[in-house]
Amino acid sequence: MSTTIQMSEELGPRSGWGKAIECPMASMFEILGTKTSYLIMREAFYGATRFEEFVERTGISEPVAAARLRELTAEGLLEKVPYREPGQRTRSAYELTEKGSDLLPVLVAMMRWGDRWLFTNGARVELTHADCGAQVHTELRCDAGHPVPTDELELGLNPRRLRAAR
Amino acid sequence: MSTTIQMSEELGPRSGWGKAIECPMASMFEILGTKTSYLIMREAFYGATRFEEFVERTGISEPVAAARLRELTAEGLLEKVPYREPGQRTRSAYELTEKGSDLLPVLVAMMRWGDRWLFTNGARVELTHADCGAQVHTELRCDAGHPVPTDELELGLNPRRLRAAR
DNA sequence: CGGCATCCTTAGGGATACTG
DNA sequence: CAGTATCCCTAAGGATGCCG
Repeated sequence: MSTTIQMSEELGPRSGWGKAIECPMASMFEILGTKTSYLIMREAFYGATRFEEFVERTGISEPVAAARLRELTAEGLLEKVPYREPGQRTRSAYELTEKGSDLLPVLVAMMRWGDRWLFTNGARVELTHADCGAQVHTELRCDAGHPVPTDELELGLNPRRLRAAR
Repeated sequence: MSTTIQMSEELGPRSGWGKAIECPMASMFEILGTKTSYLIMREAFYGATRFEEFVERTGISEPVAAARLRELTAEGLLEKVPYREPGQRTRSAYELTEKGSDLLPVLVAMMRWGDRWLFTNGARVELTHADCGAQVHTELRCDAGHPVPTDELELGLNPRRLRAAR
């Protein structure tokens, strides 16, 4: 079984790709490059919204939590929403935006990998499909709906894609 | 549309989950916690095997590349395979193991996210299904084969799962 | 409760020079 | 070519204390 991806012509080793083309993954690290930012996002998915929830549940220190929340908010992954419980003063909640929510496949893929390779028998968190109770995983599929095994995955470059009309 | 995951009873905010249970994601960061380790893995998927390929294509310095390759090899994501071209001396290649290959969904999910949210129009790397030419993405599915939208995803805890007979 | 300021320690990573 | 050794700088993160 082939483990590496098929590479199309224009993206060979000598195309200088590492420097010329920006990698979406590398760019993503400018936003989500630290462990703590992932932990914060994880808790956001688990339902944390209040500052202290993030701090307690991730175990990271307040200053760092504050910094991450500020950055993630600035990047548009979280949104600061003021709310007020009856009789209480106004508080702040951090809620996932669409951009933030869209990270779910990344986190799920990470969890599944950790589950599979790092916890062969111990305690684990389960992700299940509420409707049928089966385990949830991530799967590679093409936009035509086919499952895509590794050896049918091809890497190519699309330097000047036309912008969709709007 | 709900952005957070349904949480089952035993995993409420006050269950002390952050400390008591090890998160597969957090554990994964002990292995893949730095940007450079992802860059190395990315290049491994792109087909890099030689030390210098990794260095050139990721742009990271030799000492750091060496350290990452050593760590990733120790963790079993890469494998050091000696090879010899006819008439040449023996050299070392770093090849993806199954454990390493299995990270593909994580990387693809990251790329797609970066593509979608960080490069709305610029140059991009394409991942296509070789058989039909359509774009490839990651999808949440349950083991029964249903696509799983966010609001049907449920988080639960399985503290003492029986080990599969073997 | 929801943070920010300050200080300090450690980890990550680059540059350069050298070796089998 | 495939690294290693050394040195140094910066970024990440914890502890503590303060503030609206």
